[in-house]
Amino acid sequence: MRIGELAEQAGTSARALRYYEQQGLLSARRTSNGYREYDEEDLRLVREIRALLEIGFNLEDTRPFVECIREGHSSGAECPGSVEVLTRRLAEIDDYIVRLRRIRATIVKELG
Amino acid sequence: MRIGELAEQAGTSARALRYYEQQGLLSARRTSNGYREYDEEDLRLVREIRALLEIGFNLEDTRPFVECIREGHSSGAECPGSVEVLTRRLAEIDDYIVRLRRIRATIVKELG
DNA sequence: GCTGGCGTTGACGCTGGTGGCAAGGTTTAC
DNA sequence: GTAAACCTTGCCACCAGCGTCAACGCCAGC
Repeated sequence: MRIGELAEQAGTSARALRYYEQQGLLSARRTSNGYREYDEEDLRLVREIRALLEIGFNLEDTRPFVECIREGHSSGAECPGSVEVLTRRLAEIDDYIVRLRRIRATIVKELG
Repeated sequence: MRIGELAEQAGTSARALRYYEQQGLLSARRTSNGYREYDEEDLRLVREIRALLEIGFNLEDTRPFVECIREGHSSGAECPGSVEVLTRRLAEIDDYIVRLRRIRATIVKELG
């Protein structure tokens, strides 16, 4: 499939896909006319990237997951690098929730 | 006091103070040589701004608080505009905490 | 052969809150 | 008198993840 269709299937934009490629997260065969050509695995890759972005990871964080899938694993979370990113993010979320609770208490006090 | 001292007292930078002025949050008398001159009320104002920024408000959100203090209130949170901002932020925080909990559960599942 | 809808690269814009620098003027200390 | 440390305005840089436009190529349908 070409970039427009991949974008639509993955719920993103062609611009974003070119950006991912520029960041080394995605690669594409080229047809004779220079168009990028993608397959189903690319679609899985992009969906993984989007899912991670949606839960607050940045693009760099998705790299281990992408590499994991590229190495043949069915889930991007199966590799040590991915586990490390997930673990780190979990700790960040916990810290953040604590911080938000403190801020919430401050605001409630202000409003009280 | 001049901008450097105000910055130090308020725990920020002269650059930030000039930016607040540019955004209409701060105003300064000028001495004959063109230097900005501040007083204790300005210090209170800037401390209020910094405190709000630190708990996740953006500069625009601090405006009602600044105006509230300028109108003579001892606390910037006493005016309706400030209360509205606080209330809105409270709702945002609650939504965000819920969202973070969901993401946390997702990550735990991935790790499990 | 022409229009419209794809694709390509390259480059600039955006958001927010500064940091940093240039190129000057002022004040303070020795 | 001179050096350091302040101040002024103005402008570019930055972070991320794109959006958007320019200027062009490719291809299908009529």
